[in-house]
This record gives sequence, structure tokens and C-alpha cells, in this order.
Amino acid sequence: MASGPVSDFKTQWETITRGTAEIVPEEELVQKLKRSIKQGKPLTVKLGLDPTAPDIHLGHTVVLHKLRQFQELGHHVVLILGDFTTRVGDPSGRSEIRKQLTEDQILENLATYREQVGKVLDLDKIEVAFNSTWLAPLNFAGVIELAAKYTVARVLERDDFAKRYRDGYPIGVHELLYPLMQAYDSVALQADVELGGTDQKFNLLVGRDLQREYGQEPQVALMLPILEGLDGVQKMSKSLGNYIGISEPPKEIYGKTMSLCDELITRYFELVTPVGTDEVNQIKQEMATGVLHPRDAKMRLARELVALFYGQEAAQKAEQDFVAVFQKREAPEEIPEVSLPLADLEPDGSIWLPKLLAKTGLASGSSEGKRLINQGAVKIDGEKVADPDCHLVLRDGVVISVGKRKFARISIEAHLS
RNA sequence: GGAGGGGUGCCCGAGUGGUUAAUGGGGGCGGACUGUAAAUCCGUUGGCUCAGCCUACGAAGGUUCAAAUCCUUCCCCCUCCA
Repeated sequence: MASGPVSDFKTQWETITRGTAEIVPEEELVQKLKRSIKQGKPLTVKLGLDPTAPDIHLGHTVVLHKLRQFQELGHHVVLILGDFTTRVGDPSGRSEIRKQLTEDQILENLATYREQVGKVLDLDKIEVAFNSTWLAPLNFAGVIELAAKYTVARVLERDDFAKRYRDGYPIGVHELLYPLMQAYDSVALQADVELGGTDQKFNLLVGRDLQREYGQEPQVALMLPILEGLDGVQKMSKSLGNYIGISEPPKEIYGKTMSLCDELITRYFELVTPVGTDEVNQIKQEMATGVLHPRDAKMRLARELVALFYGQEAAQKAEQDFVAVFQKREAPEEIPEVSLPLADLEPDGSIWLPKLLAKTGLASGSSEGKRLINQGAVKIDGEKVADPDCHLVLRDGVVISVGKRKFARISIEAHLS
């Protein structure tokens, strides 16, 4: 990337606003961009991430993509890893006090975050900072000084606090400080723009206020939508099970993407892939006119996502596998091997099939295994099994399948004693 | 402090002494149809050494041939009044 921002305002504006939920205030962003172009001086764009959980899913990558777009436009992009703020925990959207993480947990999460974020962003091209750098040295006096710049009433304005206060749920004093900590990051960086999900609105706005207090030009708050999960209704989250984790194997990412509901296809293209705006518009257009089958658009999306995290080759492979298994109904190329101790077999080398299903993890228990057989879901080497009381004489390498997507190749463990 | 209502399977929610492993819905799973989309339809949804047995209706005891259902104590939640 050349030094200095891309000089065409229109290009910048279109890229920046793509998929954006809200820009506050929009007018200031226009001014900042124009000035930046005129002076050839990049904007400082900030995104803070708190390493609260060990894994990142696609929903988290929405802001990362936006950050990347800023970087590609030639702006100065700073990713703040909130090693310090995580010790407090963002109260946004919370109805109860968050459990405080230990330093060890934070360090652990930090390591995986770095690795996972690196899949979307080129960490060498951006500045990565830890907010403990400037937050840790603030002593009590510094904290008081900082806290003096904001009022309790203003902090309590936010919905989640207001609600908790009204309903008599506890609010920790340290929680009141959270927005100020995040805002102080902006002061420390003299940020021009801060990115965040729409749930971050309050925190982003406090950043503006605090910067003003410190005599800086306030940052623009740029908010991105919260990504809906695979069901298309609720937000993507691990606990709802409607997520795609960015560390999941290619096959899973591809498959889960294919189960995405149609309405979300272009939204996903727009928010979580590097596919250019023009191309996304074209896909949108072609789907609307019926030229492009939604299924094919989705296959493209699935490829893009796998390629993003694992490279082009893995994407091709995942697609081939998918086509074979789900469209042609063949066994996948690679079947997970499950080894079975010889001791689990009857003396005659047979095993009760429901038990085998349970042992191999294809069913949660032998009762379920039995049920699945009754429902015609179980196949041995492609042959459907009808008898739920089936005793199978096992041969090394038999392939058992349950339903369309679960396969296991059995290998019998050699007897060692 | 006073008055009242409630805790049932993954979730919501029926059930007030006896075919009750417990109606129904949601979700999940399997099947049909398909594009592993949606919609729809069918089946299934505690576990096990599986014609049988075990564990289950907030917890612990008790009454009874028999309890989720009756009694006692305890824990927790909610509403109203002070």
C-alpha cells in the first residue's frame, strides 16, 4: 500500500459506507476524509477488541473487514487489544455483572485472538497496540482525574445501566468506568474514527466526549450491524449454535455456509468477505433477475469464506467434497477414523450395532442409536440397516454412516496383552 | 415485616392419587421433497447389560398397595402492600 490515502473521495466514501449501520456524525466523516485527501494525511482509525472468549466467529469479523478496508484505502489503522479493559469487562448489553477474567485467561485468549484476527487482517500492515500500555500506568490520581470528566448521570443514561439500576440489579463501580477506559484509548491514539458494532454506540460516543474534554477533535463513530446467524433471525452467537467459527475446519465452514438462509447471502458477501462492492452488486442483481441460482451464489460465498481462512486450494477441496457428499450422495473422501478396542467386541467378533454407534460417537447413546436405525438413518458400507437389534461382525475398515453427514471408518485396535 | 402466586423433561407449558417416561408447542435429530435455503409433510426426542431394568416432575423426609399430584421441613423465584 502506498503511503497516504487513496485520493478519490467517491471511492473512499463508497467503500467505507458499504454495509455500515450508522455513522455519527456523517458530516464530520465527510470533512475528515476530504481534509485527509487534501493534506495527504491518513486518518487514524481505531478498533478495540476485548479478548473475552477463546474463539472468534464470523460475527466478530464484520468490524475486522471494515478495518481492513480502511487499511487498504491507505489509512492508519490501529487494532487495540484490550488486555486491560478485559479485566473490567464491557457492560454493554449485559443485565448482570460480568465475571472478571484472570490475567492468565486474558493472556491465553489474547494468543488465540491474535492468531484468528490474523486470518482476516494482515497484522504486519497495521498497528497493534495493547491498552494496558496507557491504562496500566494511570495511578489512582489519574483515574480520578479521568473520572472527573464525566458524570454519573451521563453514564447511567445508557439503556443497560438504566434498566439494571431501575430493576435493582447491582452495577459495579468499576463497570461505570468501562466506557471511560475505552474512551481513553481514543484519547491516547487521537483517533479520527472508531469502529464498533451497533451495540457499542454508547462507548463510541463517550470517546467523542472525552476527546473533546482533552481538547482533541472528536472521533467519528462508525457502527456496523450485528451479523445474524445461520438461521437468519437471531444474532450470531456461540451459545445459540448458529455460528461459523473461524477456526473450524474447511468442511464445516463450507457446509454451514450452505445451510445459510437465502435472504442473508448478499449481506454475508457484503459484511464478511473481501469481495468487492461492484461484484457484490452484480451478484445481488443476478440473483434478483434469476440469472444466478441462490445455491450457486451460496457456493461462491462458501468458497470465499473457506479461502479467506484456509486459502484457495482448501476452498476447492471443500467444495468438491461437498458436491460429492451432498449433491451426489457419495461418501466423503476423508472419513474420520474411529478406533475401537478389541475388548468392546463379543468373543465372536460381533457387536450390537446401537452400542457401536454410541461408541463411535455417531449417536449419543445406544438408545439413540437404536432409534436412528429404526428411522433408516444408519448405513454400513452404504447399505441401509433395518434391524435395530442387529449384531454386526466387525471387519477392519467398515464405514458406518448416520444420516447424510456423519461418517466413521472403524479400525479395530490390536490386542496388546 | 404483611398478603398472595409459583418451581415439571433442552426451552415454554399442561397435568392435582393409579396404563404417566408424563398432553401440547418450540427447538433438536431422522426421513420425504429439495438447493444440507425457506415452506410443507411424516417419524422421533431420559438412560441402560433393551420382551426387562434404572433414573426422573426444586431438595429432604413422610402418608399410601400406589404420588409430579396428599402431609412436614428446607431452598429458590415472582407479584402486591409496608
